[in-house]
Amino acid sequence: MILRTHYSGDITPEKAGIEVTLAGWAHEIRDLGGIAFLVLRDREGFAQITLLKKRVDPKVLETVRSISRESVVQVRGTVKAEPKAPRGFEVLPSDVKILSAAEAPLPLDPTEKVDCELDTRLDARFMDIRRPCILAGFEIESAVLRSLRECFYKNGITEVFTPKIVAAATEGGTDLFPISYFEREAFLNQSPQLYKQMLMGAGMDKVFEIGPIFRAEEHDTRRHLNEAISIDVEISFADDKDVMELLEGAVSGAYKYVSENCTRQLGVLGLDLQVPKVPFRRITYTEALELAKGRPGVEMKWGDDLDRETEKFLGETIGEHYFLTDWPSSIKPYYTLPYEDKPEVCRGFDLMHPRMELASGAQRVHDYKLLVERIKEKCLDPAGFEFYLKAFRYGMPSHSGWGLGLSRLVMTMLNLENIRDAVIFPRDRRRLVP
RNA sequence: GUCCGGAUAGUGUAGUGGCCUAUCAUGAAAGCCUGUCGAGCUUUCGACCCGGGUCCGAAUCCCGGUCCGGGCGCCA
Repeated sequence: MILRTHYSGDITPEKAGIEVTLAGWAHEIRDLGGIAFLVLRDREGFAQITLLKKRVDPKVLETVRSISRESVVQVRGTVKAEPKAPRGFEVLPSDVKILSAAEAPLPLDPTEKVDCELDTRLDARFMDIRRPCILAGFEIESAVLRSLRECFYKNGITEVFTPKIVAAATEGGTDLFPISYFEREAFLNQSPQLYKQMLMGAGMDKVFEIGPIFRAEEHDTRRHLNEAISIDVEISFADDKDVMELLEGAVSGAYKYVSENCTRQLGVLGLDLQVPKVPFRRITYTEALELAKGRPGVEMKWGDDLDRETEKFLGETIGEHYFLTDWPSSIKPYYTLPYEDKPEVCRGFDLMHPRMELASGAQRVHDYKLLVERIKEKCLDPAGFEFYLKAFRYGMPSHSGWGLGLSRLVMTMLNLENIRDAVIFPRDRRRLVP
């Protein structure tokens, strides 16, 4: 049996006279002597419970006076329209129960009268999320996921799961976390890339996966984590331009969905969300280098990966979402398809927000011989890729896809300073708990 | 990994060698108060990251450690 009849958000002054049962947390108790107020908080907001000493049952008043902040309480009472109350109503209680008393002192202050550092907040994340502005962010993240899934379903894309425990660090590059797998060593997967490509060979035609990826990199910045949620898509018989269109539609669609369906949460965050217009600007890698020449400082050579300074400069110059396309083949992974007439340039692209990279994708190499060649060029051993390469020998359609970082999408959408703010229980270089 | 900065009540802070028996806010405890909405007022409680050193004297200076923040690198 559900212990509440209404959320705070369900009550309005027009509901005056009805009996309600609310359940939530004791946000604040203000005892003025002859009158006392209990502010009850649930996920939708606040409701004021008013106790007039002369009119309320003395036992109820005594209970309320004994409530410690952040205890879980259940309140049964009658709604009364009251212009003096916040939101124009208050609840006159007939019964108040303490379901779970909170200890004091609290590890942080959910009423936000005192600031709190990120580290302290993450140590007591369960209490941090009781703060409406934090909760609102995660509710918006859920809405983003819902919007993305709907976009994928609408496009006839099948949701799949690929293994997170894998045999070997075959992709090269990124460091993987080794784990013990019975009598063998295994690794946590850094990306579903190889698996989604194999599913193209399987004839699944269009797949998406939303799941965790693990990277054992030492990176220690406000935009990197060692465990992240990746939104991966792979489409057969599509080229890089096709999947870029899908990507920009998915991203701007998520903004639109949030702006239309999360008005309360955006209000809590004080955000006026601007939906980015499609199509996003396309800039080739070579054009980006040209643009970056207009700034003082270190000059980039063609073939260098863009450094952080250049990335920031481009973001400031362009000022909105954009695609970086036509990268040098040498700095993109082996599965990225080079242009036939100009093999030093490839069909890889990055989706950029002015603050950082959000996604990267490409048209993939689907020709077995070329793929083996490319693997060798990257100084990797094709033998280690046999489970993957096998799928390319028995009929592999051309295909393209991308991977999008969920937390980076949410972080840039909500203008959060630190990616840790966009993850409920983040995993970084140092944090393994909670 | 590297460079720079930091660590003071539960939380957030002030304090650059003696005036620190350590500031302020929030909180907790007790009391007063009939319209609070960061309520107000009175009283009380609660802290210098760890180890070594310099000095008559260290929260403050030096060395080492641990932890934290920021920049960069790394990031298929």
